Amino acid sequence: MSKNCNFIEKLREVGLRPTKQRVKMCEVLYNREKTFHFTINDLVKLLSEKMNEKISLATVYNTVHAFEKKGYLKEISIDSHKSYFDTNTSAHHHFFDEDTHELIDCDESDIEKINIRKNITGKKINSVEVLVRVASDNQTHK
Amino acid sequence: MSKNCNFIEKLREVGLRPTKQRVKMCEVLYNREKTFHFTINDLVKLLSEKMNEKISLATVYNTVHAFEKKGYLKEISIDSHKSYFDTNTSAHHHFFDEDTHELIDCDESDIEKINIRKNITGKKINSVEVLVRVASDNQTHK
DNA sequence: TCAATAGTTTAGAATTATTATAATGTAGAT
DNA sequence: ATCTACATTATAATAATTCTAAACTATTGA
Repeated sequence: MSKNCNFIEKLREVGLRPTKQRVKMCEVLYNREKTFHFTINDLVKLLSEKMNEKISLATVYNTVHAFEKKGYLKEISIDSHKSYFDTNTSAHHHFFDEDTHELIDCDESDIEKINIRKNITGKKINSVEVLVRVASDNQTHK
Repeated sequence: MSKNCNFIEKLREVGLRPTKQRVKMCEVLYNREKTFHFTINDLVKLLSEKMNEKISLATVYNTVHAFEKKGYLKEISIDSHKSYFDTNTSAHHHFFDEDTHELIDCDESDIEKINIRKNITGKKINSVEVLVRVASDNQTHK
């Protein structure tokens, strides 16, 4: 709240015009204690229900992708046919709660450094991501 | 070729009726040297073009999911809005070639055992999957 | 062997996530 | 204040997947 000029500056820094919609989205995404994991749908809901901002769906998609391209957001690969995004753009791993479909960040210290022994000729490694799927202890897994 | 009775038996073993379509799909998927990674689209194409089998799209979906539920196939999480499947159902990791969108299996020996130091109360770990994204060495990454 | 039935296949409609389009609006430079 | 390039918007289009309901078939057991 009142950090808006920060967002305006930050947007400008990476070459994104600080439009009303983008600033509002920044507020929703980054005025938080913890990193935030969401789907486009989650975000649209938050914007309209909590913030009373009806930003067009196309704009939300455009803006999320603009943010991703500029390193403001990171896309996370969970199964299914839905994209998850993460406001924590540093290299880190995740837990995925299969009961609640919730993503949880891993600190670097939670998982030892991963050593890749295989090499693919002519290719370089862009990223190494670990996904740990968890579920209720008492529940049978499919 | 001629392994069909094997497939019929195997299907029966896990409680799937060995229909003509399912047996054909088994042939395409499992009469191979190496494990096979595919999308539904790939599979439909293979069936119709190489095998001259026009199995309805809905059946391919149903059958792939039936196979997955019974442990004949494993779903792999890559980004995007497409599901990838793997005929190698054992716990293993993957390389994903971002240039060709190809999946490559990792042997167990390619990646050291991963130690998860974090615990989520009341939850048990179902799987730990590593995805290593690679791309052409000379190509700038997005 | 044959009918009953429970599970399967199918074409097509419906749904869901996402992207494209083209008209209108707005930020930033002059 | 005006221009221009970039943004936003509603809506249409596309793509992947699931649903539906009718027709079909493998299995069971009389």
